[in-house]
Amino acid sequence: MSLPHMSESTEMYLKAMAELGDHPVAIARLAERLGVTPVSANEMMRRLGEQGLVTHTPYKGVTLTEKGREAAANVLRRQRLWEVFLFEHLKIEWAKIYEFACSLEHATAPEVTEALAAFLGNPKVCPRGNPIPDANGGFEPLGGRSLRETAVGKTVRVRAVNATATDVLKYLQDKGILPGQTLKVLEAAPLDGPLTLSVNGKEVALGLSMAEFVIVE
Amino acid sequence: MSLPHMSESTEMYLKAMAELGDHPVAIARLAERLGVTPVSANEMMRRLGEQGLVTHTPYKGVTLTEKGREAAANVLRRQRLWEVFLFEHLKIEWAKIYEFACSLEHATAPEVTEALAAFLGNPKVCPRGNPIPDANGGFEPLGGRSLRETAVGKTVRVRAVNATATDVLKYLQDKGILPGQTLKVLEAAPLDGPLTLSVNGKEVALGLSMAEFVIVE
DNA sequence: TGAAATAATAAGGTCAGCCATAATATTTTT
DNA sequence: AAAAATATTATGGCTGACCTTATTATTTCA
Ligand SMILES: [Mn+2]
Ligand SMILES: [Mn+2]
Ligand SMILES: [Mn+2]
Ligand SMILES: [Mn+2]
Repeated sequence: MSLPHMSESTEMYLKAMAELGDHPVAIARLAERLGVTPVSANEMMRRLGEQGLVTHTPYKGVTLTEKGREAAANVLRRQRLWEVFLFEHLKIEWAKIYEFACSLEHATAPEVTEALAAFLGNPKVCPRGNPIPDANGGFEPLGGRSLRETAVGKTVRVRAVNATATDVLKYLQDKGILPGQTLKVLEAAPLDGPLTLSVNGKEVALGLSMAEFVIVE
Repeated sequence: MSLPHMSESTEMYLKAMAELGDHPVAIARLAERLGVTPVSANEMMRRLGEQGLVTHTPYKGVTLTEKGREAAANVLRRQRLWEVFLFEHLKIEWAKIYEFACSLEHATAPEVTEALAAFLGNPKVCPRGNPIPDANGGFEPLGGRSLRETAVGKTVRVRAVNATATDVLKYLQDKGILPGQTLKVLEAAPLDGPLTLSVNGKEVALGLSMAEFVIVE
């Protein structure tokens, strides 16, 4: 057992696919998220296909195989355990934990992962509100809907924040849009314009692409 | 400030040089320690020379510049802080902490390093007995002599273990040769033969190359 | 001092993971 | 049904960090 160790690049592609939710992921979206040209992402998908980690249906998108899904879940497990450690124990700013954990995740042996999980008390969720897969890749998919699709006038509670870019996380942090926060959608501007929210008594403007990353219930 | 981020490979060469003690390091020894051919190590030394991290005097060896020394100290700082965390908090077996920390060290941002140091209570020494450089690269070089040079009949205390290979560390761990342990040199076989030690009332054979890694006082 | 050992250089390759540019193929829109 | 937009594939290149196989330089040892 124990795979011949995947490269950081491979792990990031798999994780990105898992983060981009259920299924067929357009290679262009992957490329965008990973900061790589579509041609490069295509090449990489060919390699991952040869390794049996993904299947690519041209013009439809790319899907994780079971093997790929397990590997991705394991990366997410490491990522989110480190997020817990960085936030709860090292007291690192919420907006930065994703980025720091994203480096550590690739440098973490299975034995360290499990010892870390035990040290942290086997948490089920990370500070961004996302579930932490168990050691076997088991996963309870996050319920809730995107704030983007929330009707004007509704009051909702933030369950998770799916953003990964530090500057986006920083903006959300500054505006108080964190897991557990209750907020109200005051207005949705036309033409895909921003939402206006009420958060902690303050009005906050939030573009739709950012709102998409905020999962509410 | 803040260097454009060094590759893992670069950091490992610098760290190996620092670990190989003070001065001109033979490129062949470096190559050996890093598991690389002498030709490859030579190439790498040329690159590091171009970056101002080392100076190479042909047929004499290679030396860290001040810039290289600082970078190396910083890698050692990260390495040894992680060793403390893995050993004291995650309860990972002593013989394995070097290897695991050796992965994490390259994935640790300065802000994480300092938060980790604070979390650990700014330890001055790692579980292998080596000093932890401070945030500015300050270093109190480890005193003591190698067990290899210890006269027969002497009783000494282990101050540090400089080995890095997991199997070597495992052997020393199994024989109880850990920092703080008191032991006596019973015999030194001729022709570079092994030492016979008394450790905790047991006789232990230790080859000279292993004995070299054991620093005593 | 000459031979043997060791170190350094030169030359040519490999491999992963990127890039750009250009040619096709497919889907979407008008 | 064309035209426009998007996706895919084909080529050719690049860089870092490795490797092997010479060749040359220096040091060490007999
Ligand atoms: Mn990552
Ligand atoms: Mn390392
Ligand atoms: Mn070449
Ligand atoms: Mn090619």
